[in-house]
Amino acid sequence: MKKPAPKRSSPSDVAHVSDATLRNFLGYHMKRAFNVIQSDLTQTLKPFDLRMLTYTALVLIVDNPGLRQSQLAEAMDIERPNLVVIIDELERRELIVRDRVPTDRRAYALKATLAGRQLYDRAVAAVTAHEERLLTGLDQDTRAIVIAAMKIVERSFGEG
Amino acid sequence: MKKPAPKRSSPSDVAHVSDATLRNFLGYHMKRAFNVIQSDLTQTLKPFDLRMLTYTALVLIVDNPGLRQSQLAEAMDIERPNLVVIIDELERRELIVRDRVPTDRRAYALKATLAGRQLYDRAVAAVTAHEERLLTGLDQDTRAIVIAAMKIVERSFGEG
DNA sequence: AATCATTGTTATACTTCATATCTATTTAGC
DNA sequence: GCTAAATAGATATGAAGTATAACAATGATT
Repeated sequence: MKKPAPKRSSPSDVAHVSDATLRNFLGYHMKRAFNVIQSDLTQTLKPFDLRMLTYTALVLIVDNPGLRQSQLAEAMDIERPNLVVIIDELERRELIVRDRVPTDRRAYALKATLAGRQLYDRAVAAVTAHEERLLTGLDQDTRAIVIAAMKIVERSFGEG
Repeated sequence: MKKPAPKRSSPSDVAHVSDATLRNFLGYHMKRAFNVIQSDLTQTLKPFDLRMLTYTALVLIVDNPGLRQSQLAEAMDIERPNLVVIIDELERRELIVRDRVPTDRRAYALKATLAGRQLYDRAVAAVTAHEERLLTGLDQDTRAIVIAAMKIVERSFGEG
């Protein structure tokens, strides 16, 4: 999150730092673009008292009732210990419940409450609007190409 | 950074967690793809004892000799206090020096040493190879479209 | 039954990132 | 010129994200 307003008087006295070398890398462009998205997303989720991780967890639980914590951690690509505090928070706010799994008393079946599903609805709508706002400069073809490219990079995991 | 090897016996018993809602968002695809890139980049930089931030700082200092710390912090989109430790590390390893600016005794002019420039050469080559490895599935047209899209998103900062 | 694996948890540590505050300078206002 | 405000860098501190080790309870394997 950057400062709300830069204190430069005019665009002309902006420091002319060359990042030409880094601009050769797609990863650099992705990081800078994602920083913008994440900043805006954080602001978008703030009214709902959600962070990116609690939002992601809530969405996945609503969409996959009965999910185990270990499955959710794997889906979110985080370690199990780190998920515990996220689930703790969602449970404390009564957005989800930890139901015991009868067939495996070690595990919890995660389910959203009515309040959780209602917050989900509002948050997903807000994030949809946030994306529409940030991506107005990209036509549908471009968005499709970018998404396809991201999937290819994502699946290139473990090769090489 | 994920586990080196999943302990699933076969792809068929992978948990079938639906992230269909999140897949509607380009930001979600970007985050997942960038996680893969960042993991691989971290491994790529490890032999040089560099992290993404120290690598970025080194590249910008080599490319912009005489840079001030505040300019570098702004270019890297981080706060000045956080840059201090990064510069400390690069200076301690004698990859850069903090020269005093004669016209402004508050500021430092950052410059790379010979060792810094040599490490830069090797690290940039390694990162170039890392990108080529991860992006083999993307043809040049696609890469250009993605980069242009990232620039548009990056510049959409502050609108709305 | 004994061993091993898994689920969730606690404790811990490291990295990133943000803020407030301090100093020493420099710049601006009077 | 002299005081006040702004700036450069540094220190201290805290929140958040991420990773590992180790544990208790339970389940699976042999």
